[in-house]
Amino acid sequence: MSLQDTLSNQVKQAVNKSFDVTLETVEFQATRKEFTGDITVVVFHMLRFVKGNPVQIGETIGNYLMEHSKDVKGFNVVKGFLNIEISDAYYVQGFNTILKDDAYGFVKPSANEKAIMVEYSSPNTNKPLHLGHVRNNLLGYSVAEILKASGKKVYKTQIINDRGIHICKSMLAWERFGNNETPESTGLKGDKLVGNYYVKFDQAYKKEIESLVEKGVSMEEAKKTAPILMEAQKMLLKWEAGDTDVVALWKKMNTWVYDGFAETYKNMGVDFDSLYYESNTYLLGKEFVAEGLKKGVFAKEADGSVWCDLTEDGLDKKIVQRSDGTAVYITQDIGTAIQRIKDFPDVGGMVYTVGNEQDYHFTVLFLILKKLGFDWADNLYHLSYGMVDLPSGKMKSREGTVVDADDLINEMAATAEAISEELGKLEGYSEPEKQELYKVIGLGALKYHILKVDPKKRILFDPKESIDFQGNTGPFIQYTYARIQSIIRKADFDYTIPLNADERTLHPKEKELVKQLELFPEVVQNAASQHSPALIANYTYDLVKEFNSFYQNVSILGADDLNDKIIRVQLSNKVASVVKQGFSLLGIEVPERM
RNA sequence: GGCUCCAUAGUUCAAGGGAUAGAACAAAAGUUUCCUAAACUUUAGAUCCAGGUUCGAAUCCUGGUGGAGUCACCA
Repeated sequence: MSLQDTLSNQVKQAVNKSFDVTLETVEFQATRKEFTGDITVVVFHMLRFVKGNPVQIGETIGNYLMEHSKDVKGFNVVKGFLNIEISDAYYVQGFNTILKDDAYGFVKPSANEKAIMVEYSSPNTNKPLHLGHVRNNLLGYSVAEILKASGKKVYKTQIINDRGIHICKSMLAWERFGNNETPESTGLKGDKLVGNYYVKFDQAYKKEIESLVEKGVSMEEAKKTAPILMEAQKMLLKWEAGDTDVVALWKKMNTWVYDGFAETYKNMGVDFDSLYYESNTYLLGKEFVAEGLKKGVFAKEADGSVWCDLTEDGLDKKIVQRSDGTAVYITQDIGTAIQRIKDFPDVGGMVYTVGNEQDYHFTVLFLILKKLGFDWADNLYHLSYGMVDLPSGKMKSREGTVVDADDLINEMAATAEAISEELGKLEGYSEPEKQELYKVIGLGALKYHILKVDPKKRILFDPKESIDFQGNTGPFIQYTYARIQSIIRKADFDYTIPLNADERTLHPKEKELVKQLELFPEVVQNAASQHSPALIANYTYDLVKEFNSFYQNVSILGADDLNDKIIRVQLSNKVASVVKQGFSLLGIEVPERM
């Protein structure tokens, strides 16, 4: 039982005995630094139930706690705040418990609880991953890890949009301008190669529109009737009809793209437990459109199109199948969701990591699934995040203003290298070791920078200036971790001996550290319930700041007393291990030296 | 125009309805015989506006202002 729970019960008892009132909850907060005390009970909060002067109520409770709780050493009341001082023995004992727990803060999944499926990335197969995908991937991966740490079984997945006109555009351009280029013949990553043809298609398309307009065709008409576009549409029809050549080319080019993506994912450090392809699930979606029609969830219009009327729920009517019988975007999403539950019967809920421009789409999707009668439809969550904009404005792939994911990762490593060289760090390391470290540091900077921000908020990303290595950044935290490892390497005494709680009073800085460490499990749970890696990031930073202050103010290895040395090394070590665990939830590695 | 999201120091981010709104970067000043100075310490600086609810509001409600997104038989 945590201190807070214990105190909570005792405060309730105090109120019950003294005022004959039964409290349901007691409100706690950390005591502000300018007051003495370790934990604070907000008396204001109980004024609704307990009549009287808040200060007197506080005094009464305080006195009761002094008598009845061995952990309470003292108290003071300021306005409606009851500040409680906790005994040193409690801290030492509490810390000894934390120390023994190797997976501190992490909860083992319970067998009977339903699993959660987390979807993220979900790229189109016609162009490489860019900065927007980076935020998506980092968020999705991190939320999956956080959910795992909070005790859930988690499956990571993605839906690959491998079907549609956009792929045909790249295919057509490759056939026409490709000269049989392959990733092997050009040395290009497969996704880059295919992306180049997407651009080439667009250039040719624009040229054709121009010449049509010159001939007097209206712009609108020209956009629709440009020969190259019509040919791409013809190709899509052939694909849907299963034309052998088209399907073979489609498979070949998709394979290139997947190879390229795999490399980028590996570099980013994200992975998936299962993959879904749109080309496999859209048909199932259509089956359930038929099912919904039977149930009366959907209705067919005269032209054959199928709609879901959501006006009673305050939304619009939504089309779920075209008049020609083909699937739309949402049809496929319905199918994919159902397919996933079929494949993984232990899944009881899903998290969709998709940008906030699709907020409306997901409210509609979730509502439709609920109307179709699936019990798991109540446990769907759209992990919606803001766009990543550049100082120059929005990223547009056709205008060449995208920040490529691979380039970005490489640049980060290069920046890390430049800064490390300048500071003269890492002397005596082999070149491969250095390169590996630069990558870890560069990625740490990038990931932390993106994840520390509330997902809902839009990020303005300046590739040149956005990445710092000082202050509230990944490298700063990595650096602290590395420094602690250095302390441990130099400790030439047995620091694993647990100290006797009654024999030691704590230095204020030590106490602060223990307090900060004790918060970690709660932070993990909050981050999981709010789907927010930012909570973990900011907590880790606070912990590291607390440590740095401690490091600067007390001597660790140079302390006179052996007991002091032992507990201080233990504290440092635990800080490092919590940092490591916290960062593992963000997908960031921590180096032993830097 | 309807709906959704956002608005906090010069800048980038914090703040479960609670005390004097916290950090970092940038600016100014200081700290290395000692465990990694990518550090630490100090100074200066902010809740878009107007109402309301509350003992108490950056936070909740209403109305503005500014920005973004969305309102396709696109995905």
